[in-house]
Amino acid sequence: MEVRTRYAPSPTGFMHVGNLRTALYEYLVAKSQGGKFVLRIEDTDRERLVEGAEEVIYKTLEQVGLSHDEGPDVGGAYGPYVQSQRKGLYLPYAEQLVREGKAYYCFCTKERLESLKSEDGFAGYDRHCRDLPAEEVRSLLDAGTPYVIRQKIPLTGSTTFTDAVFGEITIENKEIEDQILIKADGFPTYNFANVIDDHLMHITHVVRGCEYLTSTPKYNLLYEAFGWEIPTYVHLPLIMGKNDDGTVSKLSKRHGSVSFEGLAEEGYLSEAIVNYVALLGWSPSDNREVLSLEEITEDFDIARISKSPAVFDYDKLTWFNGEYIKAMDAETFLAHAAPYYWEVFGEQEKPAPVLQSILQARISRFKDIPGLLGFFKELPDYPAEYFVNKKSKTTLENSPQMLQAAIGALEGLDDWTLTGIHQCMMGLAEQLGVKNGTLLWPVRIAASGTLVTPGGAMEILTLLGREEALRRLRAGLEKC
RNA sequence: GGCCCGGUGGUCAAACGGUUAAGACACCGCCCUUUCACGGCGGUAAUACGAGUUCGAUUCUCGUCCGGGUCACCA
Repeated sequence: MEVRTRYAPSPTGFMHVGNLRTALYEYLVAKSQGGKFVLRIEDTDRERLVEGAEEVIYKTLEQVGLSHDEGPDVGGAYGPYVQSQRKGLYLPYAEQLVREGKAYYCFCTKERLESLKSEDGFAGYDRHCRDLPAEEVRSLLDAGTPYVIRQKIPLTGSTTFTDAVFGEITIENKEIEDQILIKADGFPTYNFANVIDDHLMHITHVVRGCEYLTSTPKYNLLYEAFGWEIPTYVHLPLIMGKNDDGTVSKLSKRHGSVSFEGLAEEGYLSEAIVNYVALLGWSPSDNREVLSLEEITEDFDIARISKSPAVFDYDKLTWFNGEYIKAMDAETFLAHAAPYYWEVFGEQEKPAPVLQSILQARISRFKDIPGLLGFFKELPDYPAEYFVNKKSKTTLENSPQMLQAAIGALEGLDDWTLTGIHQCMMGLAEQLGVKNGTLLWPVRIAASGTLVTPGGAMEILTLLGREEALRRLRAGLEKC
């Protein structure tokens, strides 16, 4: 039988990395077995509708490469794929259950429900309407009393199911509430719509976060009530965030950027995000870590999904990002970097190729570029001590000599290119009988006014251009 | 609090009864080098605890502890 999974997000306007990870694993479970991945929008909560949120979902899925085979935008044999457009579909199923005595009308007001809560806020519904006499139900209905439809959960016994990653799980039925199937507004609840839609859409594998683990019996009781086949459950370990006090909890806003959009804004590439997130809760069969979506798909196996929660580590994500940047070809790198170059060098200035050579191996996020290049725009005010460097054997005494010599040599240089400057400087060092560092350290300091720079003295001189470079060297000479 | 799940270095993780308990990130050191970075080499660091089962437990069972999740007319 063909494997079919579904990603069923609510249109909230952004994609939390937890949701992204779920979507990714849904995709992987399906695609690793040659199955279909479907997208279904769950918008039954009409009070929380967000404008344009659906588009965000399409855009994000496309950006990360999780293309769906069926969905609101691409169609499919089991549409519509938006729950609000399926509204009329659910009530008859609930009514069928009522007729069969597996569900019932409940007329309790929210106020009454509220009054049922114990001090600790944990007590649930008391099944007040479960056994209302048929005549009373009818007259209340006829009177137009607002109602919800609740599922009758067995009062005794237990429900057991097998999860593909967590194994066998048993829950006592008395722990389960008579859950609401249809809300007072006529819309189905998430749980109910989920079951109906998953069945109607022939979903074979339900992949979701393990916060649903304990509510799974409710789902199964529904499948059983309808006599439908229960799908394979694949519950995923949670993604956690580290709190300031060292504890961890479910990843949320207070842990930093936790939406795909937020991470992208922070300068993370979608390939890096996908790669990293895939490894949160799953590991490949070998030691590889930098993997494309295709490679992950090929190696993916439900059996290798982990049970324990994983802490989201921005450092490791950053490392992945750096790996992807280093692997870029010149053209792609330039396309990403250009906007940041312009921030420093002004609009439309054509970035010199040297820039790539000094930046690509050095940055892990493109947004770091302006910070690294800041000294090009304006020479910082730096202390004379910068000229002193033990390893390069530079002092306040020899630095002026080196600068003087460099200025002299550079003034007579016609070919102001990296190779030209390189030849000039290396020749000069040899001529002076000093190690390269002794000559180049003061030059780099004077040219940049910065202790740590991307690229060496010669790259910086090249980028600065003859006039500005010489101006800075002379200024440096006066400093020491 | 009830119920459910989990527990290998700081983090992600491999090892699914027998290994000197991998690897990666982070951190530290060395090398390379005109600084930093990249790259190369090396290092610090882990099976929560206690019982069992077994010739042998990271691995199986139980208890304790710790962590997390869940208990909505939200999804």
